[in-house]
Amino acid sequence: MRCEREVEQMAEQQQTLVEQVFAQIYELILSGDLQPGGVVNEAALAQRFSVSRGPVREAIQRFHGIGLVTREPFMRARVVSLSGKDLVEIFQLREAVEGMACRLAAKHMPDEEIAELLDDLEAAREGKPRPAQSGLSDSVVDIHTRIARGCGNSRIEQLLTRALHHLIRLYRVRSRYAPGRPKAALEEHWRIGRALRARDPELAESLMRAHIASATDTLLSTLNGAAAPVPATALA
Amino acid sequence: MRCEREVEQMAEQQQTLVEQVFAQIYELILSGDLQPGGVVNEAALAQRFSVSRGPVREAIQRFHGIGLVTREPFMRARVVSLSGKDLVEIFQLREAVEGMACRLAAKHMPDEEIAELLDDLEAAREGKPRPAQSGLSDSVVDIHTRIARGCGNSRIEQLLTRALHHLIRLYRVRSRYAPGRPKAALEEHWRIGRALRARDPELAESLMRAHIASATDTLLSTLNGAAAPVPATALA
DNA sequence: CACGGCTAGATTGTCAACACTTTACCGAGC
DNA sequence: GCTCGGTAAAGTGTTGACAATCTAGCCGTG
Repeated sequence: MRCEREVEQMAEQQQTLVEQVFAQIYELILSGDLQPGGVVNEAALAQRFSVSRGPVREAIQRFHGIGLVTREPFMRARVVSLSGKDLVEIFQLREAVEGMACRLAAKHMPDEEIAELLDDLEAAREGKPRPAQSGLSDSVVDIHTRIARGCGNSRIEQLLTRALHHLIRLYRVRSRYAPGRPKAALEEHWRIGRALRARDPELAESLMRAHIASATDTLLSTLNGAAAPVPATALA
Repeated sequence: MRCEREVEQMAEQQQTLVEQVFAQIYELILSGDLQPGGVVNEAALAQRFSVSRGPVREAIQRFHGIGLVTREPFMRARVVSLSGKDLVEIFQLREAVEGMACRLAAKHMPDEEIAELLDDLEAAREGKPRPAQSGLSDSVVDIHTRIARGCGNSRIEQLLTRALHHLIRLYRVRSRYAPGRPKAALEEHWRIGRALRARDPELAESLMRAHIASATDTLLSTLNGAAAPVPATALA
């Protein structure tokens, strides 16, 4: 009987159920279907995915390890709920780690990747004043992601693109809410790119740190503006 | 039938089996009973702990989330094996994060904790030239741990005292192998402590970063000396 | 009407059996 | 003697059932 399902889902199969369930639960969390602070019901998820509770439980334990859900004996597991303080803490950590990533990238990132990066920045700067509602545009996110990937340190890359990225994606606190911020961010990215091209690790690091510190300031004022932690419903 | 066991183990009970198994496996890993790169056999562990495979599997998934074991479909799970490159990567990450922790500690750590720290450093400096074989002495480890705890950023604290600490404990690459290194480390710690007392975030951060960078150098030369990755059997 | 105990339902924790995959061993054929 | 295929054993993946625990609603008592 499992064979049949395996056949019909062959496309996305070949990995274990735990993997799939893990990925699907992750989607649910990101989409806001499972809200931060909300309970994670094993049986419900198992039924939803047409699997038994075993794989679901294992996937939840993995989320526990990653730090995306909390869990106490016999209490329901809950998606982590980030307070304003948590967000600030995460941004402080990012400042340190992305700064280091940028330093390393200035040393190790291949020339062509840096050139590509600068090209895209150039395009974003003039060619496409993208629609306001797109928030942190793809290419802008790309800068940070690409630097993380290009730093040559897989641990740092993992931390930035996985652990922290996961958490931040929970709350799409978009700096764009602050008027004028996107333009400033673009300018800061541009400077960072030039520091990379100049192969100046010190400068690249300090620029990135300043960039994130200023994003933190924006975040803080946004939080103070709407005292409550940014609701996940704003995701949609 | 489970009741009986629960009663007889009441002392350490009250938590779930997954919890216990997780802790016990962690002990096995640290003690070297489960060597880095070694396979993690579910059935064997289950039998060893007198539980079924369910809790063992869930615990392993949590270790996967933490990053202490790797796992591929139908292949055996393995304890992560750190190469020299991995260690360097971890130290680079530490440099960034502990630097930031130190900066924050200079701002937020309570006066009395800093005073205590300096007292202990003083004691370690003169009073107790501790036996060479003790390696990174407790109080020395304490400096880093205490700063991590005192930085007021729980994410950073968790990362340093949990995730990275776990990994580093796998391989007790002791800087003391390099002659003269402990003394230098003590001096560096001392300077860091003074920077904390002076409430100078910039200085504290840069001193900590230099401290770890120099530990990285030591690590590198140690690795080059014994080309092979430090065997876990050295733990004992 | 407020309060505390009790019962029923929902949810989590654990287990043992079964299905599937990999691995290692062994004999046949070249 | 060596390689290739097949088969048995070991190990992992998944499931459904049962036990333990928590939760919420109900009822009687003060």
